[in-house]
Amino acid sequence: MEGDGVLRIGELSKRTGVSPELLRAWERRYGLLQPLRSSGGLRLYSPADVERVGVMRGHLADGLAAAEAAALALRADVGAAPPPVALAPEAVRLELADALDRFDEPRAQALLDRVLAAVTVDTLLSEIVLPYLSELGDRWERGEASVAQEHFASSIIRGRLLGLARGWGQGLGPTAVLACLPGEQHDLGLIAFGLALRARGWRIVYLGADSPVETVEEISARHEPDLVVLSATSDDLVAPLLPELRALARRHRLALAGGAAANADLERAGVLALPDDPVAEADRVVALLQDAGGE
Amino acid sequence: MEGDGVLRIGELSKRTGVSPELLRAWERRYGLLQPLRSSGGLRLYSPADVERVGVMRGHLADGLAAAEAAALALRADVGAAPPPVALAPEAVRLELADALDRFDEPRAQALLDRVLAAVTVDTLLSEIVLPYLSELGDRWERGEASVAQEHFASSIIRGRLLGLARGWGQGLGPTAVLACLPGEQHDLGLIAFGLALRARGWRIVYLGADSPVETVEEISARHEPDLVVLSATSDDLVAPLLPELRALARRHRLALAGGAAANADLERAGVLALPDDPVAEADRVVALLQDAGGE
Amino acid sequence: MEGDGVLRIGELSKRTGVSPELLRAWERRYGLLQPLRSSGGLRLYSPADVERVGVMRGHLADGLAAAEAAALALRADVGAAPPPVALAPEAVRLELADALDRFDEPRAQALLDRVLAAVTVDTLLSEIVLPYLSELGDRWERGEASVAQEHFASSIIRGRLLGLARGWGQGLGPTAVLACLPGEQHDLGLIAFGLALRARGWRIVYLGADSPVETVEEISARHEPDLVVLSATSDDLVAPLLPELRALARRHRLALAGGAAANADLERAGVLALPDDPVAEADRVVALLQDAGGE
DNA sequence: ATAGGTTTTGTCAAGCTTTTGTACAT
DNA sequence: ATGTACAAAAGCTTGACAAAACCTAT
Repeated sequence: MEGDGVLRIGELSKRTGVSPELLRAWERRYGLLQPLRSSGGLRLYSPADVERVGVMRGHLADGLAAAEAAALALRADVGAAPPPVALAPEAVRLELADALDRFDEPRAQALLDRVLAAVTVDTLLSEIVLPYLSELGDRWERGEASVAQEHFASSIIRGRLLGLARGWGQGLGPTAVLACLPGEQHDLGLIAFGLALRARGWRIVYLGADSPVETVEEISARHEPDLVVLSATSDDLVAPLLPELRALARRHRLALAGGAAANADLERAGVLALPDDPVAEADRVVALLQDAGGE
Repeated sequence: MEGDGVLRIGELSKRTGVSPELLRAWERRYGLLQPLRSSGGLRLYSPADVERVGVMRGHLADGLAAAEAAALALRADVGAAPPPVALAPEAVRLELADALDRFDEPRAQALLDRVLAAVTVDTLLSEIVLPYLSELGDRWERGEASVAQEHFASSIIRGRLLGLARGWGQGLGPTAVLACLPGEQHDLGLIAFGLALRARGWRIVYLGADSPVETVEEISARHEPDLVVLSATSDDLVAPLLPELRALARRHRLALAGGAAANADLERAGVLALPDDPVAEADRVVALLQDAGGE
Repeated sequence: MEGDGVLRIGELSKRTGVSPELLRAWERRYGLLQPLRSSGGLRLYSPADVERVGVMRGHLADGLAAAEAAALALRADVGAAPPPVALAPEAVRLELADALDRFDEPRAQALLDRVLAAVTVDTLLSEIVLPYLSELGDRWERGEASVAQEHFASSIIRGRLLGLARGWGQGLGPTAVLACLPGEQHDLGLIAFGLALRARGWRIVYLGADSPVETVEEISARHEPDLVVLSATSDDLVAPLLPELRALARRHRLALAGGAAANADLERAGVLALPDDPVAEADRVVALLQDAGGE
């Protein structure tokens, strides 16, 4: 036979019924074929290439356009084994962003349903929701997202996360009390942190946005939690409360999350700073308190 | 399951053999049918309505006068779906109050689960959740409930109601945009109102607490809702926004809910006041906009 | 997202018999399709879209107007039935049964999504999934359900429950090792039991159907669980293993769940019997081991 | 039942862009 | 062999229109 089946373009053309020009166009435009080259630069095709051109022609006959037909022909042998069932996080994030940008709640919800069926809460948070939120924040700062979009998106995501949170107060694990400082309305990060802790077996008592320190005090007194977490985006909310917070820190293991987490005064008073990604911080907290021993 | 409004009057006519004019007359005269309306004002009937018209025709064929026939047809399905309420609402309310007062999330959640299994959303709202919230407000004013309790309870109830709200943006009925005025953080009543409207076939676009008027404007421009509902507990939040709100009222049918609903200035500008219980007000809105027809 | 985007509008038109203009109008007016776009902006449709257009055309042929037909076609796969009238467990159970009987996975999944948004895992299990399963078993015994239906239904429910189970090995709470005895293929009850324990803060190590006792022994030796739960529907599976099970019971706190739970021999050896509803038994286990103290 | 006005929906057109097979010059 | 060009086919968006189906009110 033809050696081990090395074809030049004319022969490939004859066997497949596709003109050489077109074969080159398909190569250039869709990367359909990636022939070896002879020393003189001639294209050298393998029998697999004949096959692939055949698949391409089949899809064309089915009515598909060239670009799509080529994409499928390529996928046919690359992905033969691993059908990419896994949803690529970036793709999901983009689609989520698109749906929310257009104020299309049903689509956003359907998307989240699909994702949740495939993925842990941790992954949902750290790969999709949290990156999306920080991206949205950036776009908002650059003036590319409107207040309306930001508002709409967070209200839907809040609803969704609270749905996942149902029953997080139940169980036997260590307990955390979670609250936003007075004046702080951004609770999404805190909810995410609660969910991450919950996934690690903790019990959550959640007070929500804009919680008076007195409230936190009262609830903590009753629950004797293993950790009290307060969240604030700006140090301005923390400063006027320093005395109360120090007092609280004397009675309970206290942590500060969000943008204002790194507060030297409080760290000196033994308050744990949780400035980063809620999921990562949840891991850190679990590790720390595990070492510290229970009770 | 079956509750959707899906047939227009022509199709209902074809399926029942009753002329559209007559169907409208029966609706006007005897209230035989109470179809949803499309945003343009078209009547939308459910499969149950086909059934009911059939019953009516049966009675007519038996020689009954139209008025009696209609009365019987109406009675027939009122009795058909008698959801037996096993749980005494007050008892549930008390138990809910007790669980939440003690910061016992698991018990509260379990209780709500049990209630939901036995009762419609309407009943849950008007017999349990709303009375509980107003009672809690009263106790709080009298100093008998702490901020902590109020905070904890609303955060759990919010999560629960938002869970029920899932999918409320989808469907066919008229659309309502719901938002709290800037500065307003109490969103529970508004969510309840949204759920009540939803149970009446409406589609909800929910913006949540503390929404800039600009946001409401933008979203309303996109969705062209049949009604925009703003919520505020205090008139102080309304006063500074009067010009914007008047402008909004010129472009959309506008309503004001919550404690600040009765604002003479705005009522003069054609803004609907919804000061009362969300479920009752939802009924009123449905009735009003039905009469008003579209636009 | 939508599987693959593969068809351009002309081809979709040919396959569905709907003109491209009309397809675009349906997209614009009702959001019926949400095709991907090529980099140049061409619409790319998936095979699922062909299906959806078919559903739409079916509704049109039934006499529905386009807006309503589209809404129904959308609802078919997005799910979220429109008015959340009530979540009466029997109603949900019936609808679930109906969807599964017809092998309509999307509807079943959508229904489960909706219920999960409104209700705790505990309630989902004890009010819906478990009753449904036992009902299915009965019907099967009476020859009213086919093997195919039984198979289809349990595979979907298993998938769903395992989805909820994701991450259940994580955490700090007491640990349970769960396994079906050799020969036992019914694992749904055991999974439900695991979920119920998980909701109570336990950590789960799940071995699944048809697990050799030796495997259980080995894993238990490694994890030192607070409880080992074996499941079997028939006593015939238990009898030949009595010696091994007694040995296992000497090394670990052991329980037997499922139809074969009440085995006098084993109870004498200190094996806990868990014959009932998984959720109730989970409660019992938690109460028992709590009293028993740590260790 | 009729009259007069509105909504809904399929279709079409104009003006412009993308895609793709083929052709030509280097 | 490569790179560029080109023109036909297929798409895209916007806007408009008219027939059919509905609405209210008299």
